[in-house]
Amino acid sequence: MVARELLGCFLVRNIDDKILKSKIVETEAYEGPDDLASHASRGRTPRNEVMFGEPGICYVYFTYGMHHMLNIVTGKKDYPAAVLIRAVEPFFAIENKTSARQRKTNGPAKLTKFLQIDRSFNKAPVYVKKYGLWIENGEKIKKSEIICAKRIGIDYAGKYKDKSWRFYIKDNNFVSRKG
DNA sequence: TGAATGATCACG
DNA sequence: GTGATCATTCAT
Repeated sequence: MVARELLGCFLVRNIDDKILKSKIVETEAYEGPDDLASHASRGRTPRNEVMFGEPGICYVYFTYGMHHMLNIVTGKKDYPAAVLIRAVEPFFAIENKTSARQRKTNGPAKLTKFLQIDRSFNKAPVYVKKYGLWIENGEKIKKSEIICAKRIGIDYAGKYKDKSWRFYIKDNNFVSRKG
């Protein structure tokens, strides 16, 4: 499953030629048209149509009136599946203290705010650097270091809410809180 | 536990 | 057009 493979990969953001490299430490999978937690479960709409397209494309959307979410499309064309990036560990210098540092990127909405990711990145391929946001191969995470858990914030999803499709790196200090 | 806050979607 | 809902966060 791609959600596991993304753990340890680097999410790289280029802001005015400043390279901000972060390691992905927590993800959630949204798998297929039947997954009630996925936006795609209620059919194809203008918002989620990118999930029905080619894999390797960003799906960025705005929710709760204040938060952006970053996903990577993983399913083949016409099969809607994506991975939500829930938390990353910064691999660049941050001016603040360590305690504040860990609070910058340990949640899906926090990391998009910190890395200045918004809907302008929707539909941008993550294997091309020209858009200022891409993914590089990173550390290989051992199976024993990957924790599976239930997904978060999807209580409306019926029997799918208890699927253990959330993955994070064991003992990493940057995974999101509610876990 | 609940407010903030606005895009999105299902109506018709 | 209207109204309900939401892959969250932070403060109470």
